[in-house]
Amino acid sequence: MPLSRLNPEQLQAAKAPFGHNLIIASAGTGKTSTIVGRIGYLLKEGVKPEEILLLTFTNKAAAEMVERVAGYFSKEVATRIEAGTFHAVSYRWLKKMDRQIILKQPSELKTLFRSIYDKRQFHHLQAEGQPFSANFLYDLYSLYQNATMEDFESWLNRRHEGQEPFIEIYLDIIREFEETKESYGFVNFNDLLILMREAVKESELPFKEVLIDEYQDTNELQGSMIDAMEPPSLFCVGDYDQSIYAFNGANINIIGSFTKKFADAKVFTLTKNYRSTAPILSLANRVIEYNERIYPKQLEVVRQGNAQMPKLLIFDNLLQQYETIAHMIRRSTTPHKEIAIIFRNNASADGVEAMLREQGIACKRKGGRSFFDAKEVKAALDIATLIANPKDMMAFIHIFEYAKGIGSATAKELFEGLITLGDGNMLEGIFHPKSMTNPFKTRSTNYQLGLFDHPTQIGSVSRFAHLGLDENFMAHPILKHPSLNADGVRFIYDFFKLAKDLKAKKQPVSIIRTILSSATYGFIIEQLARKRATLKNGEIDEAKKDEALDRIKRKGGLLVQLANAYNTLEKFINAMVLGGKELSEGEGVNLLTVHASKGLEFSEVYIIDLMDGRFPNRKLASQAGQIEEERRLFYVAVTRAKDLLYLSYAKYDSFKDTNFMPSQFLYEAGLLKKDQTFEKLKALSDH
DNA sequence: ATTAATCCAGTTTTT
DNA sequence: CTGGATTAAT
Repeated sequence: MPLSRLNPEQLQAAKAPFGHNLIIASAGTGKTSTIVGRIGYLLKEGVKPEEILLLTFTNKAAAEMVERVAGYFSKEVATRIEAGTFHAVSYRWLKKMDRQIILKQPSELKTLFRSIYDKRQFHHLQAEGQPFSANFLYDLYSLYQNATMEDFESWLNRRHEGQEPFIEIYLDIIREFEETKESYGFVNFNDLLILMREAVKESELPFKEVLIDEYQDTNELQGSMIDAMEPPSLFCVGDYDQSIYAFNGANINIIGSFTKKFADAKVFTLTKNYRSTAPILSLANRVIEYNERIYPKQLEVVRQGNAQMPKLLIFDNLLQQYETIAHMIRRSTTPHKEIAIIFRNNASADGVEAMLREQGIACKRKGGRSFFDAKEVKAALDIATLIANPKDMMAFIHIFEYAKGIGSATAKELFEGLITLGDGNMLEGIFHPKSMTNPFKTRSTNYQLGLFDHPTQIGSVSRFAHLGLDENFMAHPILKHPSLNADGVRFIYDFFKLAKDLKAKKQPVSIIRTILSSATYGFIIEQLARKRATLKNGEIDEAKKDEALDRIKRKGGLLVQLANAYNTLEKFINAMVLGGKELSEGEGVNLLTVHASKGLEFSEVYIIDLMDGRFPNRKLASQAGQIEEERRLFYVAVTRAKDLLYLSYAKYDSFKDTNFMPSQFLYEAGLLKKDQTFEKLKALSDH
């Protein structure tokens, strides 16, 4: 039974009566065990698994807890619990409610946003100052949606001075963006929560209790979604000192004002730290004490006995730092999967990884960046997306832009032509065009006579007769597009053939396999490989090209493996968007950002690049309240360590030719003696 | 108007 | 090294 393994504090929390319960669980106090215990308690009390909603910060965390529940009960029971991130759960429920939504990658929607932004004119307002760029405006609007319930205009005016002249245009861009998004059925991460918030008001949800993990990182949007659900019972677990998602709208006041919000609120505090040795904990506490306290912190060390003191490592050079740490890891007796290297920003990862590789040490990096951002992976997924959602114009454009002579404009026209021919369904437009006539409107700005030798040939398919392609295909009205060349026609031919092959397939694996072996995909990766093997002088290095192709093929293999785990294409594609970043590649030493390290623990931890400006991030630290968040980040990083902790920094980066001062946190931790440098740094962050 | 080629800046953190 | 912006070519 999960309850029997809890200490009295944890047990009391796990057996809390229904109502509004807040569990303050500092780092390493058995938060997960308590949640699992609570679920066990609920099940024992007769709550059905499907009446439990468990919201976590990552899907991996949800899966882990479900697995632990499965260990105590059964897999059958555990998997009936509704568990996942706010986003994943919202998506599942919206689908269950039969909502036609297509979740798109943020970068995709940014492109759409930019295209709408670019239609607007700003130059008549030149005297009024500089308007935000499309990218910045998108991010700002996204943050706004997460962070507050007030209207965008007042929020923006409060936060950014001098933007009033542009606000009307901004609002117009946003309006059109929202409309366009809706017309395509696209949603982004925020929309999932917003739609869910609306949906729960109308339908009865079965949940008797909602459990929320990492409650300190809940933002206003997520909070409002919970409010809208009005669950009969809440079980929120968090730690004020580990709130590190302010950039995403996380508001520590949500956890801070819990008792004010709910009159019947009960607060339980877990104080016994089982994870770290005394010196590690005391270091963490020394630093976090610099933040103003909301709750008193009274961590008790459970672990006794000899412990290694945390060590400060100082290097002259950045690379020397990475190299030495790689050395230390090679000589360490700790199993590599129990070792983590933690950094503030991803930029640190490449250098470390290279040095580890050099010494033959395998490492594991949270994937995504490298894998899902690769063009070859995107292309394969775009094709798959198009089969699942024939309405997805953006996917269509991305694929057809690979064809010679077809750019985004022509691709868009082709798509719209197919939509017309297929009565709203692109695939129908391919297979059963409803008419054989030219679907393209003649342009207002027609080509001037003379550009072509024979005006009668414009749109005449006869110019492609020499290709010797299938007669039926040549009759397809889409080929009447005036700006197509032979390469374009060939590409379309290959794509039609692929679409036909895919039509009969249902399993994601076989769909992906078919895509990977298609002529269309072959053409795309050939182009990518050639580009990657092109030297400065324009020549193509054949050996390099083969290597590139090899890497591409390997990624394809991985994609097949991933697809194997899903039985519908839609689920597969969605999982790639929603959870793609959570996949990690490789085995061995863990390379993590502080954010990614949240909730994990390791025997041996290296926190690197502890230089002023990088950690804390100086650009941010100058903003109000941000140095506190940076300090919480440091606290999170330190408390990942169980036995051994190394903190390191380098004085000089020879690539960028910059000198660094140590992070102020090293002074606060007592690892460096407070001197003028510290006073200077502190003054900087206190602005 | 559109596409293709070339140049240039930039890099926090995540669902 | 990428992605966006600018510029040259069709």
